[in-house]
Amino acid sequence: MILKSQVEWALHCCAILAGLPEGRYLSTKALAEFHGLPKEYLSKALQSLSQAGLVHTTLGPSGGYRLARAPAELTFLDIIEAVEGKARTFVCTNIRANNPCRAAGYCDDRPCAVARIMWEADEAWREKLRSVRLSDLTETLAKEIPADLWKSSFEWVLERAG
Amino acid sequence: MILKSQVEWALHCCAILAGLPEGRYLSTKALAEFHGLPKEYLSKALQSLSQAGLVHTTLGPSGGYRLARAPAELTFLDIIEAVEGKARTFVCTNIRANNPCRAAGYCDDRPCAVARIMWEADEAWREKLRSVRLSDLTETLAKEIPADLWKSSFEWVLERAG
DNA sequence: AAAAATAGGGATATTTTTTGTCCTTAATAG
DNA sequence: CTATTAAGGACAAAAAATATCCCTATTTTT
Repeated sequence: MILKSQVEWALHCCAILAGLPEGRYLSTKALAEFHGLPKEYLSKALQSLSQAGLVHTTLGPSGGYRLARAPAELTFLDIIEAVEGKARTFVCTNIRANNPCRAAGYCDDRPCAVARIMWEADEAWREKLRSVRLSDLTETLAKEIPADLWKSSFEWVLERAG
Repeated sequence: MILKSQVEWALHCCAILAGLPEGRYLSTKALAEFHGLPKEYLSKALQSLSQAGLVHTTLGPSGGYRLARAPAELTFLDIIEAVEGKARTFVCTNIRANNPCRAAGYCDDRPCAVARIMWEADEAWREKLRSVRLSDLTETLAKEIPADLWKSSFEWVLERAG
């Protein structure tokens, strides 16, 4: 069970978009080039962000993406669920219903106990991801990335932002 | 990102094995029949439990599986990791290294900040699963399952346990 | 007005993972 | 000796992930 690589891509792209000045847009092409990713497929991930309302887009030259909200109002979970979907990571197929000792037509009044535990763990994962904001990530990156790399990356992006 | 169905199967099978009297074994065939699962494929899940040392096996007629430890000493995480593997659910491909502004030969001194957050969430999931013992599940089941179904299921298993 | 660049999205292809089956081998109980 | 079992290898089918290609409508630039 491994998350799609698009999740990683979307998080990194959002981190870049978080640094974009008000009103500017960055294209799929620039984001793909910056991260060394296949442009067409990255585009699908960005479309997911767009459909989830996390980013705004414009068309035409100088078009692209910008965040729809402030980085402090965007959580990791928002981004991950946009790309990966909101479905729980454990699917209960209710195999208890196959118990040969069950009376025909027997009906369970609660979800399977196994599933309930698995879903609690899933929720613990989501709760952690909900607690981290995109702004937390950018603050960490600002501290950790060497100042000259940070600056040149910022300039690289600005040169391409419409 | 969805867990293998074998995870669900393994958890239910362990719940059954937890009710087995000391020294008795239950075969793949019985476990598959009880849960309505494909015997050959379920066998792979049980082999994973065996390789992880969670169950003991014996060969021959009246052979099969029994728990290697008391249900209170077996966690959900033990079972899930035996089947699903211990690898983290987020794989970092270190796309930050593709940043065109990086000096050649530049070397990161810490794991990517995105990955660290994702791994924290993964750990929150595991910590929750580590906190639930197989005995917790069987206690819940004992409360929730109607007494007659509980009893007949137990008898069904005992008739087939070697 | 024309040209170029963009996002959106449909169709399709490739690769990997999951799910499942089949068969052989070695061990064990009766 | 026979029947039954777990272990495990080989293989096949189905599903999901990872792309690639192409067309359309829109927007900016020329």
